[in-house]
Amino acid sequence: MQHGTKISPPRGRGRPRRVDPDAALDLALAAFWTGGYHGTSLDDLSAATGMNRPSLYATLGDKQQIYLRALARFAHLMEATVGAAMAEATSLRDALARFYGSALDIYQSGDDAARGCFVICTAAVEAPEAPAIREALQATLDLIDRRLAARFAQARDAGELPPGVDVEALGVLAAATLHSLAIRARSGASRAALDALAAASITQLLDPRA
Amino acid sequence: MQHGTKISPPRGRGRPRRVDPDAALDLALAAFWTGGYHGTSLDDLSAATGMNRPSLYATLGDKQQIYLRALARFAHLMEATVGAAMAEATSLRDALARFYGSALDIYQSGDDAARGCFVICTAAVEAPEAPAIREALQATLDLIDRRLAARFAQARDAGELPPGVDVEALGVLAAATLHSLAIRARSGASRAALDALAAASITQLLDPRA
DNA sequence: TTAATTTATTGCGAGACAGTACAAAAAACG
DNA sequence: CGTTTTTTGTACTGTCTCGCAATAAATTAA
Repeated sequence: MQHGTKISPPRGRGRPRRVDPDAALDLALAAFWTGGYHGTSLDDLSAATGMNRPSLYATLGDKQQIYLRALARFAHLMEATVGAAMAEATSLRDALARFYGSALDIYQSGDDAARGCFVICTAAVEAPEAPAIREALQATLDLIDRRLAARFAQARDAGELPPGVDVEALGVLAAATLHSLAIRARSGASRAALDALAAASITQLLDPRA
Repeated sequence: MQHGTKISPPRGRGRPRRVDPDAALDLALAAFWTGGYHGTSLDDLSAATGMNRPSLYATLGDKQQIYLRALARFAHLMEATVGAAMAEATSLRDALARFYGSALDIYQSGDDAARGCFVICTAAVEAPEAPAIREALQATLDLIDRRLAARFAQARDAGELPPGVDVEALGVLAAATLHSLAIRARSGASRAALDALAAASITQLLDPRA
């Protein structure tokens, strides 16, 4: 879960921090991921991060700010992990398999129960009454659509797909399968069932039937 | 939202109820639909239904029981509405169009913002920490898969699909699109965008590409 | 050593939360 | 008319909730 980009600069003066803010955000993310926004209290966050409430507040802001930061961090992490997996692929089919597979690895992580996608499964419920969260959710869904469409466009340009194919539509369809995987994983579906859905989606997207 | 099957028998003795329990459940459902489980307080439910807290508790049980009843009621209502829409269809393509269309009518209902699917969008977040809710979610997802598979089997038997087609896989894929529509609707996607995804899904499921 | 600076800790306060006791109210029964 | 039965309304209990103020502690710079 560590993430190398944001370094914590050594502060010249005062008392040193007991816990690194980046690490604290990752721990807060894990707590929100399991319990959702309203299901996770500041005391829960405090216990999870090891920071007491005032430090948490001073470092990461109020509850909604912490949650929004966690959403952004998860999206960034997800993009990096899944992007790296797809980068190793040699074909569109392989790329999609790695895409779904690496996403499922994340969705099914968790000590007790699988937690699905943090953004899709916990931000959706807050969307109607929290505009900031709704916008973050929208942005992430849009990003997924565009990333997938770009990959389909790349395959089209490489001759793996016919020239006139609607890459945006393919991207949205592939994203739809991802959304379903996120929900099903959190509902407790087996890895075999999820892999089967991913495989069926790939077949559907790539194989012209007779 | 009214539902004619459950009649409220006239009670012989004591003080008459001020609000019908079935109507109260529908109103509680609407409140939970917008706010989610943890985002909706008993005071909210009390205000929404017009019943004060003790009456609510006596009539529908504690908070989780009310929520579980609402989940079951929504699934039942959804099944009836969508099933009726599909029953009027003359072809598989038409049936799928009516399936997605009638679901979207429900998903986009709501005074302010669209609320998506009550079960998918609000039960998912509770799944890891509330086994009863997780099981209800599982059961609903499973029901959707089976209903769709049955419709594909019907089309296969009618000669609309090749005999060897994997109807279960098609059902799960069609359900995946529904899940995505549920999430996207709650995130604020336009009806046009949702209709486009539904249409692309139907094309994908039915049209062999060249 | 002293001052300055930053964080940690304790604990407060106003309100929300789920659930329940108790008595008044409104109907049917005898 | 009185009793019984059921629901309503009010009030209450602990507990949790978020956010913040006041104070103590730890470190560096002068």
